[in-house]
Amino acid sequence: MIKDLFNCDHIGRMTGDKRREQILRTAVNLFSHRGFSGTTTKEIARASGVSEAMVFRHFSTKDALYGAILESKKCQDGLHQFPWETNAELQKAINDKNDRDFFYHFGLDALNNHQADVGFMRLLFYSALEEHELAERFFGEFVTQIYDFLSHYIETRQRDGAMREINPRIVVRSFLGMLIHHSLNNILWDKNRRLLRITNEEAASNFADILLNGVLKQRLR
Amino acid sequence: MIKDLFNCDHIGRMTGDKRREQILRTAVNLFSHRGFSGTTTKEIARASGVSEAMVFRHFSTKDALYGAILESKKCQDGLHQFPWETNAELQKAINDKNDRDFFYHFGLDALNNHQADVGFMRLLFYSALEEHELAERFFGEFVTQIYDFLSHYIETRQRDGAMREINPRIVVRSFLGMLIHHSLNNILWDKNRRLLRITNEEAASNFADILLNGVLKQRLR
DNA sequence: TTTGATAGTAAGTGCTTACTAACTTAATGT
DNA sequence: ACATTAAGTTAGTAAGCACTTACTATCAAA
Repeated sequence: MIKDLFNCDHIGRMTGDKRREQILRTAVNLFSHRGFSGTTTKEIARASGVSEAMVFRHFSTKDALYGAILESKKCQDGLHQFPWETNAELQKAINDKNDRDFFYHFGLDALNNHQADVGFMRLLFYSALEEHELAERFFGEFVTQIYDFLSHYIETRQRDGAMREINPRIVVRSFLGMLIHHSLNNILWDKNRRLLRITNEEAASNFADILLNGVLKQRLR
Repeated sequence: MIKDLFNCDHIGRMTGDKRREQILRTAVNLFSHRGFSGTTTKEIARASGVSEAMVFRHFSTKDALYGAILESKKCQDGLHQFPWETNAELQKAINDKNDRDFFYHFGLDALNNHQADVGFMRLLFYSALEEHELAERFFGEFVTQIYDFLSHYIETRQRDGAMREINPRIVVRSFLGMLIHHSLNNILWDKNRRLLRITNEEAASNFADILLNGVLKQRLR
């Protein structure tokens, strides 16, 4: 069949599902760079190589297309796959109660994920500003569980006598702050790494170290 | 004069300058909530209590209005007033080489400023996503100097033998990460403080403490 | 080879957008 | 009192927007 030779994306006709997927990918890319209201359906159509009418055959409204992005993301690379469910090194660190490894691997996992899906990160940020439900759902479902998990780990280590008494959620906020702010710098503000150019491994290692040990040579008091 | 009795904002006629300022304020508010392309000139006019034509009498284009916001911000509450130039407690901490006070007052100053101008913060994030020059200029002029200043302080304290050897810029990124991410949470993702509800004083104090001492009871190695 | 379904398009629809021209109203100095 | 200036409006314009209608091209099974 001729179709088998030309089933790459840019050839004339596609199956419905393939085209739908392609429009979705194109839309993520455009929305993530120009925002929802900054992107026109005409642009999405053009970039997808079809007429505007085809976009509306697959997605009833522009809003529906925006919503479909979330759903597809949920299925494919899993917003709901938490690092402690998949990352073997992190699991080992938990069992060993190795705090350094725990925060290092948690951090590295997060930084790598941010880097791997810059488009989605931007989209999430846009939708947070626009107060779209996409952001609210993500933070309500995903971030809450991250906080709970990390807080629980810290509480455990406090009961073990390994960590000092301090509101675990403030510790979580500090560490996530380092990670997310670092990614945000790389994605948004300092794309060419003028302020700081380090690998994710270096970053995760240093952040874990600072969180656990601080920067002073000798403790205060 | 009657004008003196009614020089409040919502009365019929204004001087050119006053009206200009008012439109500017209104625009900041709208742009910061809906973004540039999400805000219409009609909305800005309506919210300012004038006709659309008046908006275009004061600002030749919508883009020019957006640009004028930056300029006005620069003058009034000074993007270029750095905390170490104005904050007496911070200056004292620098002279005393009191690290705790230094990071505490720097952090508190930042958090208070973020809280005081949520609209501008949102605008800055929007323009970063939209890759508008507003963001580029802010980060190029302001953030760079923040990094330089904090890095220099840390280097000094390392030479004093008070802080351990670690890339000062990573320390800066860590601390600014805590601060900015905390503000971002309060402004964007967790407005009703479900994840964490603390005062700016508590936050600054804990962040400074974690940065300097870490969370472990005893140092590793 | 026909047929029914589906991928695709061209050319609109009515409405909204940024922006303008031509005019009116109010304050002010002489 | 009156001319001048500046603040304000009304009623547009052309282009762009999300979305639709009415049509054609392609494919695969009967």
